[in-house]
Amino acid sequence: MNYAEAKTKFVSTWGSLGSLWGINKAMAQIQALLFISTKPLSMEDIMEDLKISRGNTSMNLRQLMDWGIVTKEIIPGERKEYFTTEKDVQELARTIAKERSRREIQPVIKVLKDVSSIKDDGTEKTKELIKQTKALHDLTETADDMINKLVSQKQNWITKSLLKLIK
Amino acid sequence: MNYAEAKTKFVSTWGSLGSLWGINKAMAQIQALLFISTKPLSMEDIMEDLKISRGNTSMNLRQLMDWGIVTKEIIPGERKEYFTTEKDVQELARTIAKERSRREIQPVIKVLKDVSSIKDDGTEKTKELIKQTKALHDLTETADDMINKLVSQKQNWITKSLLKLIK
DNA sequence: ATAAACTTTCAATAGTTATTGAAAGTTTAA
DNA sequence: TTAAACTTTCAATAACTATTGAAAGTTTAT
Repeated sequence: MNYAEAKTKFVSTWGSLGSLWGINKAMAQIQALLFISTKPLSMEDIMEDLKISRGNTSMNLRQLMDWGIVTKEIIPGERKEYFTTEKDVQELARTIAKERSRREIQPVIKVLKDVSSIKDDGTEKTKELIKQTKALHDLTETADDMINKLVSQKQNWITKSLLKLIK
Repeated sequence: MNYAEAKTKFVSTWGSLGSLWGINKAMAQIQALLFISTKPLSMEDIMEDLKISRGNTSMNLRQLMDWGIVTKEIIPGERKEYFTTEKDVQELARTIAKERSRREIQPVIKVLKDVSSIKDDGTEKTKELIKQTKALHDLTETADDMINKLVSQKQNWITKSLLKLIK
């Protein structure tokens, strides 16, 4: 496998993986491309490399900026805008975890809390609804907490030692 | 909020959340319905409650069984098949985590490993590709490991004490 | 103030994924 | 063995999501 093959494989795999971390294909591919690029890329560069339209590129870059994963780079003397992504995987993971928590997990936790707080009318089905949604609420909250705590560690040593501890 | 409202809210929220854990809406809704039901439900019951077709119900129940989340229940004297889901949230989380790891994360780890193992030809861009995909490989592997280890704990105490430890 | 260089927007359309429903298949009871 | 009760399959289609491309908008240099 040479450079070009490896690059294509990485970009397309990361792209189709997008769904796993909740973003679309083009968005994930743009991020992947920037992630392995040695220098900031322009919209033109991205369009050409991924063979996607200008509009698509523009919209997805915007979304990546909303997520806080990609930033505009102004290169002196250049008219075009250039883009870079966060290069540190730890920081990247932290940003993604925080955003997903905020956008998706928190709202669900709220619904679970509301549903599990309905008045117990004494019927079996109500008791079951309360019991099960409460269990789900606790689990979701704990998992969300753990992910955020782990991912927020500036250093990696604690994560590694925890991993050993629970092996 | 009364029982019926709470139930609907839970089922539809859990349904739209499906994407978060990688399954489709109908599948997630069926699972949610079974999760709060006090007794096994027939295909008929599910179709009526969720207002979805027979075919859809059949296919999604099958998928839930493939995931190992839902099981057929045979009720003596009854001709119909009945279904139940795993009621213990810990066990549910364990099953889902294992399946997602196997179906989605493992293949990505493999690609990252392959890509980061290409021959270093000394160019800057090759060095960057290797460096970045290696970092991503390590992160993904560590995260996958941690999730599996945490979620495999039969008891919950260790998870809770870990959470305290890293707060 | 003008126009070239560039970016954004958004209606149209392509592409993908989910859902239906009816025919085919299976199981059970008599 | 027959037929009723039930489940599965799958081609057709509906619903949803992503992408295009050209017009509108913005910025910069002169």
